[in-house]
Amino acid sequence: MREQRPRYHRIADDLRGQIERGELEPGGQLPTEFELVEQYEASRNTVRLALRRLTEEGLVIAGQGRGSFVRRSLKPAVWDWSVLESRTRHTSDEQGDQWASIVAESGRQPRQEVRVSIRRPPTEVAERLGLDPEKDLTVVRERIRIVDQDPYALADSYFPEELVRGTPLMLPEDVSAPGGVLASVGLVQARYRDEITVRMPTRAEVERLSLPAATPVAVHMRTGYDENSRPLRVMITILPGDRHVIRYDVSAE
Amino acid sequence: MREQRPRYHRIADDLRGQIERGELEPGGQLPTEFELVEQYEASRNTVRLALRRLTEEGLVIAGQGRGSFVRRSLKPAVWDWSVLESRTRHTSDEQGDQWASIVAESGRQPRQEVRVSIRRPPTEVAERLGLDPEKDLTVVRERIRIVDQDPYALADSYFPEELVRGTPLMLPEDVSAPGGVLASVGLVQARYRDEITVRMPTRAEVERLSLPAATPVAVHMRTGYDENSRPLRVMITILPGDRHVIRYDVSAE
DNA sequence: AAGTGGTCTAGACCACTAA
DNA sequence: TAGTGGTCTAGACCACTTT
Repeated sequence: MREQRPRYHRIADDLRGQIERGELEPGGQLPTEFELVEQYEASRNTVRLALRRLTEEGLVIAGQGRGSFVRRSLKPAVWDWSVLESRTRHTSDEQGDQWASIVAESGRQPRQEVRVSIRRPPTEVAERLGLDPEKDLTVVRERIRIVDQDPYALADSYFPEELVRGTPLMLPEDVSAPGGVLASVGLVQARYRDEITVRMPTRAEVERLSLPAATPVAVHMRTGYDENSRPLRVMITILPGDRHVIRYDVSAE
Repeated sequence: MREQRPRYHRIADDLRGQIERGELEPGGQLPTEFELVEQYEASRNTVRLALRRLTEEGLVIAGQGRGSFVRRSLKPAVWDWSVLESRTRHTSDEQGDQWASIVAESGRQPRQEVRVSIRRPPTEVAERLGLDPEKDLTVVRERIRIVDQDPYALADSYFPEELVRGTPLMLPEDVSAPGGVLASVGLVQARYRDEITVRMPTRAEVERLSLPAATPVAVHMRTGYDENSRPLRVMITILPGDRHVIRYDVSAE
């Protein structure tokens, strides 16, 4: 015997179908909650459960006082991570320039804010840098990448303090040296290891990136090594899923 | 003048704090809804809003009739995508073997189910294969990767039909040829392009992978080309965020 | 059988947006 | 000012798990 699905599931299914079939267009307004109450002969709370379900799927976005709308997908920024810093056009602060040019191509204004501090590393960073999280220090460059006033990604770099002590890296300026930040202090990255994970954003990330509901993030963690496999840096980039594609080109040679 | 946060936000903040400080341990049970109603002097719906908020953040998981629990993070499977198929240990069906050995190392039973069909490609696949989505056909190998009865990932491969017509690729068996599936039909992949995006799973994916609430997925799309940059295959892997790490090793040489 | 979370109702007032 | 979604209450019954 098959009992029926809950009423708010059926309402959500019905609306989802309308969205997927294009009867409700991206950016278009859904019926108001009051109208849905009448259409489906359900209580307002039940209707709200259905709408919440769609919101969690990332299909709908609601605004107090405005209404509920079919979420439109942003044209994502494609970010190519397969290039080694030492081989790029030699103008950038770790991908910063690549990112800036991608953004500029679409006629928008890229910008980034940098904050530098000296801190004990979080455990996942300490592990990768081979440091003692209790005793060793790291220089942290926290950046927020902004497009036309809108925050787009967070990028935090961690350097072992002893490697960069007294260098320009410790200044809160936007360092743009030929060959990247590390080259500017005489360090050469020969190898990277990238680790990508996916999760829901923390409250802090939701606020700093002003993320809409149900927007997951990719966490891109890049550990850079010199030619002797000594770790030089960990860079952690938080990329909201609704506006980014991570790309790698891998070739046989 | 600063008005106060909604009550269910404050309840959620309080519980989140307890989780983050370890006062509520991973896997441990939260107070029941009835107890929370008494503790915070709020209605049950308000308490449920707070719990839902934590559930959406992936911190809490609830089971009907059982209670609510602090979600424990799974030890994720690390999946290295930087190796070219032609250079792997020559035993595998596109990473299948690598995946199987990762899983087997932790003492678990990997398995995969394969289904083969011939279909018109979805537009994103057609684009990458240089096909006409209205006229051309693709051979589709849909696989579901399973660990100890639990589904772990979905991996669908699309091949231009004319390239693989009449080959073993069209049989619904688990093809394990030296050098991979494509080599078995005389095709050599010289280059890959990987594109990784992040989104919430569709309803269908939630069911096929039996995903807990608030689990985002990574979509890993690999397009393989031969030495003349002719596209040979698109493989789309759906990786639930709570059980996977995507890794790339990139070196200067 | 008891206890848990899941569904649903009917209503109230508030905060925000747009006309 | 009217209309929208956001918060909150108080209560009911159901479905599932555990004992």
